[in-house]
Amino acid sequence: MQKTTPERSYHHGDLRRALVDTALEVMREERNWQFTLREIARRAGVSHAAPYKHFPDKGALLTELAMIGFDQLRTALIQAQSDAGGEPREVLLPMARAYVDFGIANPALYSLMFGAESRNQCDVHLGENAISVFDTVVDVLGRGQSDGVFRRRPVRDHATACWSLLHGMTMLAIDGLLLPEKVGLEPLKAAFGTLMEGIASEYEAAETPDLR
Amino acid sequence: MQKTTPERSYHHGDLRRALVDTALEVMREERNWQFTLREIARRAGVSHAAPYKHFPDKGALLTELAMIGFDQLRTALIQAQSDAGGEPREVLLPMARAYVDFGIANPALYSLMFGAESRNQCDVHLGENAISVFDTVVDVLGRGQSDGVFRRRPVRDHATACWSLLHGMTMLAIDGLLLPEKVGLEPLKAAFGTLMEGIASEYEAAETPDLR
DNA sequence: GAGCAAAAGTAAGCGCTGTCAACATATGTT
DNA sequence: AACATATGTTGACAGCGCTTACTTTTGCTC
Repeated sequence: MQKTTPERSYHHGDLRRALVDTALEVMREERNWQFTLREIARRAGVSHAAPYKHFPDKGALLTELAMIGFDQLRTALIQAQSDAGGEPREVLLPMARAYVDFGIANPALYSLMFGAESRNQCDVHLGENAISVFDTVVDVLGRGQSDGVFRRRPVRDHATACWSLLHGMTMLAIDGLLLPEKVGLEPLKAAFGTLMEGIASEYEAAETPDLR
Repeated sequence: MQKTTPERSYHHGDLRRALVDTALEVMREERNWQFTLREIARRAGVSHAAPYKHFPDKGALLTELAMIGFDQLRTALIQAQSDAGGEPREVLLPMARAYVDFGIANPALYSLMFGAESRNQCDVHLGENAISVFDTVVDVLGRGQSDGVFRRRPVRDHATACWSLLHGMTMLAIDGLLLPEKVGLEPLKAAFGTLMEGIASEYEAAETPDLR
């Protein structure tokens, strides 16, 4: 979609939203790009100082981007959960896939959301959003234990294992360290299979459904 | 140790090593610090252009730091393996702990070693070092399968799960997202326990030895 | 419609960064 | 001693984050 117009009045009209949208677009499309506020302003067609009328500093814009990222991740997880039905054992892999796929599709945004380096210049409350992902996993695992389909081990132990593995896999994928010749073509399915053998009660080694 | 001397001749004598040592020190001791070459030069007591006589650019110094980090991580893993004896089942948790402890003790260095953002400005061969960690895990798991103490599943599936979980846990710890009230005081032991139930054959739920 | 305040732009500046070029100083070799 | 090389320094450039002062537009009140 072509957004550039030959002329723009002195007042942009909706610069705040334009800065956010432009930033999301650049973060998604330009890999290996070092985020700079001046570049965002340039692409939005305003001077380098204009953003400071809408955001106190660079960190405030980054915080907004991260919050949007958490919203999108939450939506993806809920959608995966809803698509897979209510059975905890059937829901974990689709949710795991939604999580990793989100990170792979939005590498810069994902790193912004979970990385302390970027969170140093953001609102500290982002940590709460990051940790709410953990709570989502605890939820599903807890229901699985109630149903008797997951092993009776402290649910947070299972959840810690789940989140660590998913976060690690996402970061490794983003950083280009999951080479097919080393980890195969379906590393998430493979690794998650190993983990599920440690989580599920009397777990069958049968192929789990691939909802890709 | 006080390194500052009141006077230094025009020729430093060993500036390359001083820059590397200074950078490692700053990365380890100053959390939340944004790495700048000028700051390293200042602390080494030379002008901002002096490093360019020893490193073509900033990325070259970062590459050297990452290589040192991989050497240190490799040493820590070998040490843990050697301390725990040769039995694969007894060696995984100590190695896992050595891995995560290394990351927690060297957060900036660890992020440099494994993060693509920093590796963009480094030598691309760093990826080989990163992936050699995976090979280490494959080794131990392979021996465990030969011994019959690990489940007969493609060893790289187990290794992918192991590395992902360890990398994820290290990154989450570095980024301050492993809150004790959420994951307990021993998240590695807990999460690794869950994973080991999916890896080990007829895994006992008994406490694994804590070599801390 | 006039007058005013506020919002939201711009231009310019400051201090920091990475990197380069030219020059200065020390070292090693013949 | 002369020369080449290594290794420092100084100064400059372009870009960054952020601030200040100014300009333009908008919204509100009378």
